[in-house]
This record gives sequence, structure tokens and C-alpha cells, in this order.
Amino acid sequence: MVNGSVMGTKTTREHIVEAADGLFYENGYEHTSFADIAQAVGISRGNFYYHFKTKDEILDAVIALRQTNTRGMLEEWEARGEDAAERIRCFIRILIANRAKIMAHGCPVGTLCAELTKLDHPAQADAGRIFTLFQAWLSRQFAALGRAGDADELAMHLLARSQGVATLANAFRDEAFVNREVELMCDWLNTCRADTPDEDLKTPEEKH
Amino acid sequence: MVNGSVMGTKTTREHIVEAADGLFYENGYEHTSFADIAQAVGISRGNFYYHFKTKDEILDAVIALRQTNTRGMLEEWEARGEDAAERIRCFIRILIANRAKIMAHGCPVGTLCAELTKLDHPAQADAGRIFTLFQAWLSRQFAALGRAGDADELAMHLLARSQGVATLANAFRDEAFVNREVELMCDWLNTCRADTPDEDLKTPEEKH
DNA sequence: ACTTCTATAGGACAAGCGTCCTAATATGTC
DNA sequence: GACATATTAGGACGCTTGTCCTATAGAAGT
Repeated sequence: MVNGSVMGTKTTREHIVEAADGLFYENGYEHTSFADIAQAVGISRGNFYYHFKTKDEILDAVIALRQTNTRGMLEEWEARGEDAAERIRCFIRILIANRAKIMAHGCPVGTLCAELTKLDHPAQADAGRIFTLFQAWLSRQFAALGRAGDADELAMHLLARSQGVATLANAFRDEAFVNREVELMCDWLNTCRADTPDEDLKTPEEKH
Repeated sequence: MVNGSVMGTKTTREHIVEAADGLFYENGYEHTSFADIAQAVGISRGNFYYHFKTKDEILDAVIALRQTNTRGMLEEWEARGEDAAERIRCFIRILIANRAKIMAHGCPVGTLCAELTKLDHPAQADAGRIFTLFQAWLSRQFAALGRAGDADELAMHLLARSQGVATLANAFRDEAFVNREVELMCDWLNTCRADTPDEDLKTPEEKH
């Protein structure tokens, strides 16, 4: 029977991937062992091997899960935020919502990409694609804001700022700093709209 | 005889620390083994143990080296840059100067802090102190720029932006992005001075 | 009831790790 | 030249790692 995780009962495989996701985030990929994950799930290492033959396979599954979760989150923001600026603000505010975890372990995406780079791991590109999801989504929002011309650049800029805040929040454990930077990003976002008010007012409808 | 590395001949210990510094940067702390470092220096693992009894000891030495190097770099900028704004621009431009290495391995400070966090390593605080060196130095520059009131915040802001650029430069390997963001930071720096021109013109001299 | 497939457990394995020990060699000092 | 110290080499150790194998228990299908 194939359980696609539709019901409340989760597959063992799903349990494994979720536990690995958390452990990779908190302790890093390399520093997390098969035994650690197995213990977290409450299964034996042998059973583990039945589901994943290789550590790389688990990593791939974790990255795929994060991609899926990210897509879901972006869709939710897309549905919730009434205008593009408010949607972008949803993105900015994850720094507030996930403040505690970010201060404790950094950004899940940024730290994973950095670690995989150092390991020269084949999954580098896949992990980087999570960044691309955010980048593309933000870019579309900025385009909807009337900044189609430099939407990609604006998206990268905002992504970079949020990454920098995550890194320093982790290093300094300074909550006030996070709040301040979030404010600054929101201020900056407002100036983005003001730059081209004419074109913005002409095409406020959805474009795809 | 105690060789304080004054002459051209370097101590074996210094060779080890420098090799470890490079390997920790390129491959990460945990992913670098005693054997790796010994091989890089060209000595036996036994000799290695004579100089460092523990992997943590090497890490401490590497962090101390980086602190020293950072202090030296900051002093050099202090001496070279004619005014505070130019000195801050020296900081911003390391993203350009170290572009290739940053795209390949990220920021040495940021990635080390992130890794030590995940390992829950005792040296976390020491590594974080390298960030503090930059922060304090930048803060003094902003104060000299006439922004004594919010110098700390401005310093953290700039530090965060450079960290974000380093992270994304590493993930996307996008050189144009780095150049663009450096430009933006320089632009932002110019607006900093303009904010309080009166006070700035009254006290342009050094304060310590 | 019997077989087949899925899932779980537990241990075996070689390799690599940090650590430590001992023997040999260089480098002085008297 | 004899001796003490500083430095190097090389291997042994116990442990953990990722990987793999085999045996057992349950569910499904006939």
C-alpha cells in the first residue's frame, strides 16, 4: 500500500526524512549520523538501511522536502498577501517568526548550502535551488510592484539582506538587531514602490 | 630558542596553523582531519601531536591567528584610508578583493561561526569575537563620520549586508551580483554622511 | 494454509577518526 | 665528546562512521 502521507498516519520514511531535516538543521549534515537519525525516529539502524541505502539519499530526500515546503509557503503567501508589497513583507517577516531558531541555528537554506560547498557535495546545486525558489518568487513580486526591469536584482538584494541578518543573528544572538533590520527592509521596500509610481498604478492586476 | 616568526623561517607550529587555517576555510573544521593537515604541511601525524594535543587546540590557534590577521588588516585600513568614509570603503571592497575565494568558500568568519554553532563547539564565542572586531572598528568609523549616536547599528547593518552578499555569492557564484551589491553599499555609505552634515563638519578629527 | 512481499531488528565489516605511546634523530649546552 | 632537551617519525589503541548482510515478524494474495 502506498501511503502518500495524505492521512494522519505518516510513513516511516516520512518520519525519517523529517527527523533528518531537523537534525541536519540543528547539528549540520556531516555531524549527524545514521545512528542519530535512527534514534530520533525510534527505529533500528537496520530498518533505516531498508529505506535509505546511503547518506546522500537522505540528504536528497531532505532537500526535496525543503523544496516542497518552500513552494507551499510561497504559495500560501501568494494567496494571503493582498498586494505584492504585503507578500514581500511576508518574506521579510519570517526573520521575526523564526527568530528563535535562526538565532540558534542560522538560516536552514544558507547554512546547508555553505556546508555542502565545504564538503564539495554533489547535492550543492539541489540545495541552491531552494534559494532560487525564493529568488524567483520575490522577483515576480517586484515585477508585480512595477519593477519588472530590475526585479531580479531587487530580489537578490532582499535575499542577501535577509541572509546577512540570519548570519549575524546567529553569531551575535541579538534579537533587537533582527527587529531593527526587519524594519529597515520594510522601509526599503516602500521606497521600491515609490520609484515608479506611474507604471505601478497602471498594472496592479495579477500577471500569472 | 623561541622563534616568534620575526624572521623568514617559520616555526613548524606556524606552518601547521596556517595550513589548518586554509583547510578549515576550504573544507570546514569538522571535515578536516589531523591527517589532512599533516599531509598539507608535510609532517607526520606523530610530530603533529607534539605541537597540538587536541583538535580543539588547533582550532583555538587558528581563531587566534585570524583575530591577529583581522586586527592587522583593520590597522592597515586605519592608516591608509584618509577619511572615515574611505576606510569603510576598504571594508566594503574586501568583497571585491576576495571575490574568488568568497564565491568558492564563503566568508571565512561567517562560515566558521555557523559551523561551530551546529557543532555546539566551545570555541563559538572566540570565533564570534572576530565579528566583534569588525563591528567595533566599523562603529568607530561611523562615529568619526558624525554618526556616534547610531554607529553601532550602522556597523551591524553594513556587516550584515556584507555577510549576505558573501552567502549568496557562494550559493549562486554570481560575480555581477557581488559588484552590484558593493556599489549599493557604497551608495548607502554616502547617504550616511549626508544625514548629519552639521555635526560631521564640526568634529572631523580623530577621537582616539 | 501456504507462499510472497514488506518492514523491522540486530549485528558484522572495513575504514577513518582523534588520541596517545615509544623510539629515533636533531639541536643545542656544558 | 657527553649529555640533556627539543623535535620528528611511525605505529597502536579504541571508538565511531557509513555500509551491508541475514534473520525474523507481520501483512497480502492465492
